[in-house]
Amino acid sequence: MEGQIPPFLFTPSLTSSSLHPPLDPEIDWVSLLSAGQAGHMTENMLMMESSSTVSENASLEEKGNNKADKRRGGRMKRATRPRFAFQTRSADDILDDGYRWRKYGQKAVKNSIYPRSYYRCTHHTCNVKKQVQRLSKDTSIVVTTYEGIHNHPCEKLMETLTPLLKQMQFLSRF
DNA sequence: CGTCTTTGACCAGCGC
DNA sequence: GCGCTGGTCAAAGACG
Repeated sequence: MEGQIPPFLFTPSLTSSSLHPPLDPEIDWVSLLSAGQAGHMTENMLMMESSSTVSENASLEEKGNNKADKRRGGRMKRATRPRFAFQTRSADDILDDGYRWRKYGQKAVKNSIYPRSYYRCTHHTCNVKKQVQRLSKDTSIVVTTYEGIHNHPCEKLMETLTPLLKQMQFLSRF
């Protein structure tokens, strides 16, 4: 499934001031996005698991009518959706990736003093989830795991880009 | 009033 | 089969 790169990886709005607190501006997204080239980033980004059947899963999710056996807590088989996990050094658990997320759960996990938080993308048609957990080993590191791929544009990205695009269109008339 | 978070309960997978 | 654990639901409350 090469070439399936989640849109969030290309979110310029990550540079917004809300990304990280002023005291701890250590999320190095530039390095993050070019992981593999940046030497010091060896551990900051890791591919957890990826699926070979993204579209298949997407269509399954869209049908979403298997609710009969999908009662609460029903863990649908092992996720075959693409998952991307990476670590960020931040005092803030929530990093602003430009999408809107709704928290739907929090669990204490084994071998960690910090709870894991579960978020879902608030876009109606989008079923992307993410888990956020702080490392108990190194409390300054937050592990974020994305599951699925957004099927809609990033709101903040569009907000940022729209005026720019308009300006470019205007300028290109000359 | 709409949106989001909190939180306890529920449920399924997995190891023993 | 049983207990542990992780993932999700949904009611209630908080907040703007």
